[in-house]
Formats: sequence, structure tokens, C-alpha cells
Amino acid sequence: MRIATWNVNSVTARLPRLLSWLESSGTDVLCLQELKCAPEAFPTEPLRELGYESAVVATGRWNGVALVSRVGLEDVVLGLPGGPGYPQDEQEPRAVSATCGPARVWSVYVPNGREVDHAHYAYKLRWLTALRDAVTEDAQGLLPFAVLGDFNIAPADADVWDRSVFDGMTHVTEAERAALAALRETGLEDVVPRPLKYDHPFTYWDYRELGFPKNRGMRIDLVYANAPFQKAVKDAYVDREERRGKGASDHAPVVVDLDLDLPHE
DNA sequence: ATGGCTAAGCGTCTTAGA
Repeated sequence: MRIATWNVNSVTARLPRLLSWLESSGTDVLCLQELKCAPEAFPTEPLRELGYESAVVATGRWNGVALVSRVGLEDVVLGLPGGPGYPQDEQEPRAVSATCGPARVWSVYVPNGREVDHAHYAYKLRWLTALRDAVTEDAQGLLPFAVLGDFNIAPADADVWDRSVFDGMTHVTEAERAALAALRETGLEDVVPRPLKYDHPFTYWDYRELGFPKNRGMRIDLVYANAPFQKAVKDAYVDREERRGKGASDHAPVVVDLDLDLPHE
């Protein structure tokens, strides 16, 4: 089974690439982030024509996540149970989970944080605490389980192209990395993909200042998996080819190949 | 050339992204 996560930066703008990439990559389960669409604007029908079911959480202009699967989509949970809202009580569309064939998976879009002294940063940390609480039971379970998505945190200094550029900025702070460590303490582990080019598996490159051609990237799209899921991993890589050219997202898909039995109908 | 941002909304700028 092939599972992937991809921040598409607008599913509407990315639709031609999304459909062709699904077909060419042979992905069975795709976790999407930054849909940037209203719920009725999600391309459910074009995906169904390719054989995929969809579970979508979206509210319009910002955020939005989905699970797209051709190996089953059961027990869907929309949103992050117990999660905080922003700017007030209402939750943003940042999480969806479901059972896809042999695995239970989440697609998450962790809040950006904006700046360290911004309310959005405190919200980011609260959101990550709620995520840890919500996944603890499944992380310790016997069934393959993983949280995939845009975590908006570089786990280590090597996960940004130049650490000095990030002094005093979000994505590299101790508190954010402690939140990732707390997630690992539930039993999850970072499935680090291999790069297809250069020496580090960056997953995001800023549109500005030739970020991609200069390989000024960050590894912030992560796969956090429990032990049964990790044991099934045969390969993992960043499909940086999808970042190339006109009409690309600023994130590349992270692809994981698993040796798991698919359900037969 | 992989190439000096991109996307959406009520929009001819503002907000957000990281």
C-alpha cells in the first residue's frame, strides 16, 4: 500500500496536478492539507471518477484537510476532538482521521504560529497538546497507525537549509520541538523519507527568492507512525519532482510504501 | 533552466503562508 501526505496550497489551484499525480504515483491513500476551499468546492466527483473516496473538513478561504482513499474510508472523524479554536472557540478545519484499509490515519495541518510572541503561536502549542491527547490510545494500539501532514515544525536544525536564518522564529523553537517529543512519547516515531536529490529530505521550499532552485528548504511535512506501521514501512521518499515548474505547490508530497495486506472485495 | 511568490476574497488591496 502506498500512502502519501501533501500540502497542496489550494486544492482548486492544484486540481490538474493532483489528479495526474494520483494516477502517475499509484497512491492508495492521500492526506491533503491547505485545501483553501469551501466544502462544496472540494473535487469529490473528479476523485471518485479515479476510484477514490474523500473525507473533507473545509470552511473556505483558509486551512482545510482531507483524506482521499481507494482502499476504504471508514469510521471518519472530522476535526480534532478536544482541540482549541482560533481566534475564539470555533475550531478551524485542521484534522481528519479515518480507517483506510489496514491502517488508521490522520491528516493534520498544524497551525503555523506566525511569530513566537503571537497568540497564534500559543494556539499552535495548545493544538499540539490536544493532538497528543487525541492520538495516545491509537498510538499504543496493535493496529498500524500514523499521523501525517504539515506539522509546521522542523524537528532538528538539519531540517532547515540554514539554521541561522531562523533565529527567533517559529518552526525551530524548543517548545515546538518539545511538542513533537511529547507526540513521540505516545509511541509514535518520525518516518524520515529519503531525498530524491541532494542530501536532505526537505518537503517545503518558499516560492520567493529562488527557494527551490537554491534548495533552501525545510522538512516540516512529517509522518509520525506507531510500531506496527513502522514495521511495515518498505520505503519513504519526498517526491520533489512535483515541486518543479509552473503551477506547483510550495510543498512536495511525502510518499510511504507499506507492506500491508489490502482489503479484498 | 527546477528560476527573483502565490492564492483567495468582494478584490484593483489585504491576509496568510513559514
